[in-house]
Amino acid sequence: MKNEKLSTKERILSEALTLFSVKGFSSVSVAEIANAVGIKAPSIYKHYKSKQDIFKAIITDMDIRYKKYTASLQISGDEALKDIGFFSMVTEEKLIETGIKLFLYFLHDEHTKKFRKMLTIEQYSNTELAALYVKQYADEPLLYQSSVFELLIKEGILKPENPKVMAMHFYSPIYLLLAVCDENPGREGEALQMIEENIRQFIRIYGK
Amino acid sequence: MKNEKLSTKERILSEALTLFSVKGFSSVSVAEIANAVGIKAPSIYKHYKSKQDIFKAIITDMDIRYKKYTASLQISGDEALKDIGFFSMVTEEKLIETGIKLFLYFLHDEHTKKFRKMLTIEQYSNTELAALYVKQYADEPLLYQSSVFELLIKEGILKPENPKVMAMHFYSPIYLLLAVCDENPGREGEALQMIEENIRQFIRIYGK
DNA sequence: TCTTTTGGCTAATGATTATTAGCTTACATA
DNA sequence: TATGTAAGCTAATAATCATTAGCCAAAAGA
Repeated sequence: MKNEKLSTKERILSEALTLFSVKGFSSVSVAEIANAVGIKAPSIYKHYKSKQDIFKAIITDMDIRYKKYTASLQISGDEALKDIGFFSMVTEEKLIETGIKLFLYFLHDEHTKKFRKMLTIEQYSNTELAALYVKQYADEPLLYQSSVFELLIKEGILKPENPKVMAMHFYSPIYLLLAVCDENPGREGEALQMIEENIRQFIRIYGK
Repeated sequence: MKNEKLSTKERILSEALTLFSVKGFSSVSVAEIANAVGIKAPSIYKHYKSKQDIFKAIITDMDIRYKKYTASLQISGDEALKDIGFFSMVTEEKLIETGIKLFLYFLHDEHTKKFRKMLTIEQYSNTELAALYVKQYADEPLLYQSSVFELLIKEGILKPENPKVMAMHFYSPIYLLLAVCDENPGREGEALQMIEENIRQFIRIYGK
């Protein structure tokens, strides 16, 4: 149906992730994955040695994607820091754009979204995945935002309040609204408006 | 082992919830539940007509508990509103206590915690549960906090900013830190400190 | 062109599953 | 005391599951 260009091996991964992200690993049968790909169950084993193996491949794949994603942030971050124009870019509209882009990326990027849902389901039965979940959706975004705000405080653009708390005020509403919108696409507009108001208030409060 | 006073029927519910909250409904076998209770699988059917039936009973049970919980909030809320001493109670320390109590209730109350984890796992495969999740952990807490802040604004205790955004700044960090601590009990202290700092900053910012 | 590899298939296996049938025992009630 | 019911048990059933064996055709490589 979709992804005509992908190899069978890749399509297995893709369809498996789609199914795992809704029903969870153990509720999805190999036959179901095969059916979604358009082959029979035993053919799956020509590509992966077990169902677990498919799962591991998904994790590995997402690990690579995530490293690429954070690397791209790091680069544009570093460049931005060196860029003289950076601080002038920290306007209200730019900050709103940043927040909304982050939100929409997490919400609409097919792979990220499915992977996040799968992690959400599997986190309680797998210690490694629990750690990965907290790292990707709490610790790292907070750390990143925190370091940005710390810089803006040093530059006298924001008031000298605790940057970690500021990161909480900026990021945690986005995290919560993600959970709201995941299964309620109809509430996306409302969420976007909330994020915008949130950031305007953020600047009114913390801006100088 | 525990709950010596509960009937078998109640113990089935309790042990099933414990298992569902870790592995999810479909990954838990009836034999597993029976084993946790200390009986054999077929005996389960003397108390519930199917595995689904156990699940429904858990939902119904939690519905009742939740109604009791919100009713208790409503009463103490109304009383508080009428109470002349209420507004003088809105000190920094009292607000911190409120936030920390909310956090610790969600984090440590055995039933709430297990039910929340189960909802988290099952939300993507069950529309009803998805709605319940958003209602209990996003919409209603935000609505409640929002109405409290609205009142405090009218009374001139807080600055006239958007109370919905204020509720976001107050509640969403608690929601996020819950996800962090659920599978990392070691980080509870850090989270409590974060909540405290968050509320202190909240008051510094919004207080008059 | 010949041969090997790739990737599909059907059929089979053995484990696990939810659930039912039917037996037994203890207790509650008549 | 007699009897019915509640709640346990073992054994059985039928479905579903992951996985393996082994066959076949087409594509790739020699």
